[in-house]
Amino acid sequence: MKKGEKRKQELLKIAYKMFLTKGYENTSVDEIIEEAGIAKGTYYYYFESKEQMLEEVIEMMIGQEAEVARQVLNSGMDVVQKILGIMAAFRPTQEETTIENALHQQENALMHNKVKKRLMAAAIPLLAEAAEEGNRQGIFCCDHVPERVKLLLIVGNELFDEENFTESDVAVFIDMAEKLLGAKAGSMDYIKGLIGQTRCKNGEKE
Amino acid sequence: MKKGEKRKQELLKIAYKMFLTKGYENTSVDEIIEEAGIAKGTYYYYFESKEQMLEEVIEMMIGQEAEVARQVLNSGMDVVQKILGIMAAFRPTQEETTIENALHQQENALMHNKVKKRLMAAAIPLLAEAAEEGNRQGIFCCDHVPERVKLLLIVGNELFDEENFTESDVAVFIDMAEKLLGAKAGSMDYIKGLIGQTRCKNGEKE
DNA sequence: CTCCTTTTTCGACCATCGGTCGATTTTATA
DNA sequence: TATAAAATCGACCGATGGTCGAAAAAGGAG
Repeated sequence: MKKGEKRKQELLKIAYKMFLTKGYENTSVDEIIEEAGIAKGTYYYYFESKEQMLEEVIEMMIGQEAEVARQVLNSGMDVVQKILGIMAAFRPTQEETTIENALHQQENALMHNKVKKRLMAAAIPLLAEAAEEGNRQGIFCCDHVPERVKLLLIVGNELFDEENFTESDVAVFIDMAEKLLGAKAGSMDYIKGLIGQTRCKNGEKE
Repeated sequence: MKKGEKRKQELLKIAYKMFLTKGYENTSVDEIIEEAGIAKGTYYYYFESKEQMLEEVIEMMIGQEAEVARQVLNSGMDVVQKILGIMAAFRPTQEETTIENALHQQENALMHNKVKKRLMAAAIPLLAEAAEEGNRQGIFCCDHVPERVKLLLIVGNELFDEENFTESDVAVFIDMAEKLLGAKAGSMDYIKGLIGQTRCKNGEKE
């Protein structure tokens, strides 16, 4: 038989997929164990509770993304590319932006919040380090780098994961990022590209 | 007997208190009807579902706060006082910052999100109007006022409703607010007072 | 191989929760 | 007073997360 850890990883992967496609709240333990072909007792042999399992799933997700981001940081790219790369690494994948998942976002608030929190903790230090590098190169000019990065991440998360943002929002966000980091006006327009990947309700027409 | 609307208001008030003290998810319909001394059928005579009731509770909360805020806006105060007054009106009251509530914040994500969303919709136009006034008086100098106010509210909400913020966070936030609105550096330090009301984990000495 | 311990698996069972529904009582109305 | 409408009741339901004691596998030790 599977030797414990293997089975746990298998269960995590199954739950990961189901949580992403159907949402955490809408995925029952019964469904998970049915998909895995195990009994309930087995499930609770590996996990204390459904919520604790969610935490492990998130840890797994973010851990992988953080690894990619760290490689970017330690690469030879220039600062702008590093920042873009790190942000891309933590970007929700296409799977995660399924219609299903987007629609049930509201009732999926618990998972959404936990992911956000964990993602912030992982992304801030990496982006801060990249920003420090930018500081040294004169691209940015500011103190309290981690705090500033934190603010940017908060706004980015909150503003762009819904579909309720306009082009004006994006423009103001970039303006804010530049001023917050002490960058030259217009020098961070490249952020537009990152956001543009998601569907964006145009402020003017529609 | 009570004539319908009265009873509904009574139920809303009871639920309001329980949601604040115990959290939405941790308050069962059974507990509400026990507190109110009615049967389950009566409850569902007035509300389609527990979640729909939550929406009405929130509407009630925000509605009252918005009324106060609007009075401030239409008063003769100067701009700074108006801004402070409006923000104070939408501030969580002491009841809402109970230990109980703060601790269960995570598992209370659904209610928390809905409140945030509704609060934003109510507060943005009022604060934007005040900011426009500041623009006219030369205190601020910026375009896209509603968008900028929106960003500030997002950050303020996300940053200060947890207890994980430091003095540096506050300083950077104020710096950002000034730059975002085009205010003179240091001219918005008065915001510190508002935030100081909440307990704040000091960045340096724990 | 045998005996014993440990790990893993099983599934019946449970309490709680949000919600339904037909019956019944109360209130308003003509 | 008869009748319709509004309001109340509580037994009941299906789904859900979680428990528990027993049984099967796996792993040595002699």
